[in-house]
Amino acid sequence: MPTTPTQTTAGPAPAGSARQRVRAELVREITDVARRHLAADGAAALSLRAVARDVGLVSSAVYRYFPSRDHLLTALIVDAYNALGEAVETAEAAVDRADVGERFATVGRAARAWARANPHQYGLIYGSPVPGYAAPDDTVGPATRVAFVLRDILRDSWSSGALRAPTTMPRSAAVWADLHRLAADFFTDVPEAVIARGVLAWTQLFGGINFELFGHLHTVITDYDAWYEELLAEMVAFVGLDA
Amino acid sequence: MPTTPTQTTAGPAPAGSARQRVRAELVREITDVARRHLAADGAAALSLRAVARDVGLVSSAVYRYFPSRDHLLTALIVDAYNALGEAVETAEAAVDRADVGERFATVGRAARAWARANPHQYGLIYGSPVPGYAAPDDTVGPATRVAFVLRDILRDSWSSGALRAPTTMPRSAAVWADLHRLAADFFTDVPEAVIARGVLAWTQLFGGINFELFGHLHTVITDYDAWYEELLAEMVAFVGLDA
DNA sequence: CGTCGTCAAGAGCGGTGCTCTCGTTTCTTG
DNA sequence: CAAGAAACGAGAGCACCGCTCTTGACGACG
Repeated sequence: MPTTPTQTTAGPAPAGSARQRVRAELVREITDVARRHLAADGAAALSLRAVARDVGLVSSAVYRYFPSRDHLLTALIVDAYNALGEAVETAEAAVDRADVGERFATVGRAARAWARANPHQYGLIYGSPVPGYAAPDDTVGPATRVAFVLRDILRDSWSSGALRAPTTMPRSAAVWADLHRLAADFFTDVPEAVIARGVLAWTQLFGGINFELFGHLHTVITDYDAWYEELLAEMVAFVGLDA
Repeated sequence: MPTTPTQTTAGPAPAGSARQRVRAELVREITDVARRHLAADGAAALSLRAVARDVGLVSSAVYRYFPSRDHLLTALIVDAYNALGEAVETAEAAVDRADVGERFATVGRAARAWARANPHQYGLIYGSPVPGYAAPDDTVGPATRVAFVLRDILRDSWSSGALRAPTTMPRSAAVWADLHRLAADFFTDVPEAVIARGVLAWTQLFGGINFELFGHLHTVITDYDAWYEELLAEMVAFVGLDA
């Protein structure tokens, strides 16, 4: 197939002609308005026509910048991943490097705080995939930012000796193989058992946010703040980061 | 307000006049077709008009049975909760009562198997709430079935002495108060620390399913079956049910 | 027998995603 | 510098959506 005439995200030249600058500006404005609509009414109610009206365009004109509603939604997904990633990264960076347990807990706190402040954007990335899903490649990079912060904490704490190795070991060869590949590709010298518990703690961090935000703890927990602190303390101990 | 003329789920009389029987039958047929559409195309693509066409009705006739598309969707949510609950209950009931660890793991396995077999229905209940959510009261009963199975396992294993009490304790008075209320209302004599770990394991069971089904483990885990077994083994030990 | 409630159907409203055409503006290239 | 190419915004239009209202037929019940 020929090169698509309508570029989705950025023009071919970095910041070239005047036309490309105004184009990039309009793409940004459309995404901004769409992000506001998403935050206000949720992904299901996001209407390309309504966004176009707010921008001051007719609906068909938006198709010069986003080939479909799903592409616009994908841009918002990338947007949300980056916003969450940045919130987590800046929060974690402010913590004493040596206090690895606090660094880990801070990641969870920042993720939960962002999720509560932006529930619709959070639901877009950690809820059910909206249409027929099939996440494009653009999303994988931003999607991994939080996981990479957690990885760095585990790596730092292992190399500094601040991490207690768990007593349990991977129970099957298949799991061990996956963890071994992760150890080789992303971790350095971190034991497979530590990585296993790290992945479990990672899913628990977001599983807890999901359960709270989606109402599954409704009749169970009343003080969500205190409960999430409990969850964090348990997970810090679970991965072996408690002092 | 007066009693709504169009009943949503069932007629006022149990199985009364002929008219009410054919009405209940039609309600069932509409939900059946809607469930098939949901399973095939997802909740976002569920169209009341398309369902009506498949049933052999005109779209406006469906409004005699469901006052809005959201009410039809709510019926499907209750449906999904009951299907998942029944799958979990029957699977758990087939396990030796004394083998509490296996009973716990079986709950997780059955939930995951059902979720993988019915991803759209699972996403409907454990993904992001679809429209403006506000889950009606009809849903709370079916929604608690899985949690109650887990509760029974914890209660049985504690009373039989098969459960190791965790060494950690709730870290704040607020959490302790919530757990104490749960202990009084739903558990009997089970320590608060055990309940805390039970709730954490519960969210981990579904958090793991969410991460797998929604693609967050894409570049992390390749053998999902083996990984979930690892998760189950860790959680069984975490709540103190390992032999 | 007549009345009244229930029912399916149809027309219609405003909204949606998306496509195509048309006239204009801007950039590029000879 | 001028001609052609590319990009652009606007508009009309298609098929579909949820939902409302009205109409006429049917059956139960006094």
